[in-house]
Amino acid sequence: MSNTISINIKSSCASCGLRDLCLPVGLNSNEIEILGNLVNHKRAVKRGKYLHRTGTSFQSLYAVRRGFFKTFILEKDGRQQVTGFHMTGELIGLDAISAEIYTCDAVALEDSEVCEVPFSKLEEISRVIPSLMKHFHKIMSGEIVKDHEVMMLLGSMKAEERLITFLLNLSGRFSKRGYSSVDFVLRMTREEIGNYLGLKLETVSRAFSKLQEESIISVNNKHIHIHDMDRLKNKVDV
Amino acid sequence: MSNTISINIKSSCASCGLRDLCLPVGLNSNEIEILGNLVNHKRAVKRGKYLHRTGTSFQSLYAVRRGFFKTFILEKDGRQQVTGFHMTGELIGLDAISAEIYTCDAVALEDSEVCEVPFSKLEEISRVIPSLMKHFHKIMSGEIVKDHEVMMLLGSMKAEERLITFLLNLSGRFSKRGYSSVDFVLRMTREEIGNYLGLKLETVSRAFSKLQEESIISVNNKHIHIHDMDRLKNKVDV
DNA sequence: CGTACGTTTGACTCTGTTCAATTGCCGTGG
DNA sequence: CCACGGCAATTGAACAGAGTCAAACGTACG
Repeated sequence: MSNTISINIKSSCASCGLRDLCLPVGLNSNEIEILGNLVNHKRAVKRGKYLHRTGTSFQSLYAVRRGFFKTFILEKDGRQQVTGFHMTGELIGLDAISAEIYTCDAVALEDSEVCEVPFSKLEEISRVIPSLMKHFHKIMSGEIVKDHEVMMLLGSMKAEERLITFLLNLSGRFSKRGYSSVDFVLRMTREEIGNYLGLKLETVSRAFSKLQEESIISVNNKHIHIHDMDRLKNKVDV
Repeated sequence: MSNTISINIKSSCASCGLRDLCLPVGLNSNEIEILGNLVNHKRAVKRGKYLHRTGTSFQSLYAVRRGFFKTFILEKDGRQQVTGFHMTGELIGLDAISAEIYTCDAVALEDSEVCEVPFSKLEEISRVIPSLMKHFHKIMSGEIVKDHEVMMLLGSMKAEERLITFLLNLSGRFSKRGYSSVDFVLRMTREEIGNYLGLKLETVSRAFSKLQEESIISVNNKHIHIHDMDRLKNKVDV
């Protein structure tokens, strides 16, 4: 048994590589054990499939274990707005707590896997694990802060600034997960980027081309390479 | 703070008219009593004064008891983005939980009064009052949903639609508080509206004038009267 | 009661959209 | 393996909506 690779059945969180990004942040090993017992159901979501849809009854949050998601809301007239892109360790479904119904659609942009977190149980155990409650509140609050940043982006930035801000945001999140901050593959289309940024896909494409012209980045379809991070940042004075 | 006036009344929440809008929603009288003992510090904020500023250390949430606030964030280059307008019964400061620092400035747009809610104490008692915890989570989640709606507005609506959506939103909130839904006074300037909606003040003014042309509303400076709610709603197909 | 600020309106400019044509890429099936 | 079809991305040209600049007016606040 000693040199056997153990397959995590019991406490999935304890052995998960995303421990430092996800819900267990700040918990001791005993507490992680308790949380792990609650989060014991995984679910695979193929590229293009829905994790959940608007209007369905809310039971669980989902933590992205592997893959990439987008969430979006719909107007009556069919217009849609991408509200976020979600990568490993991030929680999906926080919007649904309020009315106990999902308020957006969540779609996998590549073959993905999520951990299901039954929300009422999470609330229960967070009563006895204060640090879990605290961390959960911070996650929700962080979501609000993130949304305010998007409001700033949509409300007062020009096309190029929006795209750069978006790239820098992705870059930072990849880096935090151990991937390159200057070399990555976009999982979403130009249209999805544009929708998120309040721009048309052609405008996104033109902005990419311009940054490439200036040799700040190279764009090969979905593959992005950032050559000059400083100049990129200077353009949005970060 | 020097311009703070604190008053101590036993269980302020129990006797507060905002009981059904604010934190105490869904609590029994005993629980309201406990909450009221925690929320015993009121603070007056004169028009134009700051309730809190970006970067200062977070201790408390604030519930608006009387008056009207705006919150906004600042870019390095001085650009600002209004992130919300807040009326009676609404909580200010949810953004600050995440980094334990306020991420925005909050300014009173008229002489106002807030109830201070020490956050760590709120977390403590919410451990023993599950319905308080549940309601607090719903408030935070509702904030996220609201922000997503603003993202939709900023990302895919035209100037007139944005303004109408804004008016309908205010109208509904006034109505919920027992005020007229068709006749109200704006507390903010055209510039503040524009900033919130991602428009210039001139564009806001023109959109108001156009709606008045069409006899859908009348605008007398800050005083708005909605003559034809149906036509107003039809323009954004709600 | 006067002044400073907020608002309205007009004329012009510019950024991003729309429409359209073309190219590039990738998976499927012959 | 290559050819095909369909989707995604790029690029150009014309257009429209909102921004900018400027002037005049109204009001409410001290």
